[in-house]
Amino acid sequence: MTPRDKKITYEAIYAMVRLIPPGKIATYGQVAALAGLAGHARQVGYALHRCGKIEDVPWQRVVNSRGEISRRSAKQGSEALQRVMLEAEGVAFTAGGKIDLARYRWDGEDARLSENSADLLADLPIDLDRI
DNA sequence: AAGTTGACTATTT
DNA sequence: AAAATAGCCAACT
Repeated sequence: MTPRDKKITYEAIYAMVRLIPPGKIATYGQVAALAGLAGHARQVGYALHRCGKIEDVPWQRVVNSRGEISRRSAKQGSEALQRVMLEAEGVAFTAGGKIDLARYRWDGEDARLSENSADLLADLPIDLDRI
């Protein structure tokens, strides 16, 4: 894999995350598979870990396979932020801080249809300044 | 250049 | 149901 492809791989991950509809969530493994990187769930986590400078990636819609917000090694602040942002989108959490995957999990149906139409996320339902 | 690390997951206690 | 185990693989030291 050339260094150039490496960048493309990351872009593929970000592109897939961008396709997750508001109010839905996806798991790391699911994003990896849809991006053509089956078995690279950890790489998705790593990609999101360093997505701080990228503004238009709705990273809060990616959770682990248990439907929970994954723990970070440092800076726990973003964990709380993630939950707030998801709740602002209408995603409900159980008392244990988990999400009902059966209900909110994204099926990925829009992924293949609109791979080239970024207009899907034109209107984010959340106003970040209000959080 | 080899060893460590981690925003993962499936399996087993 | 929750915690430990064992695979996993690219990025980072």
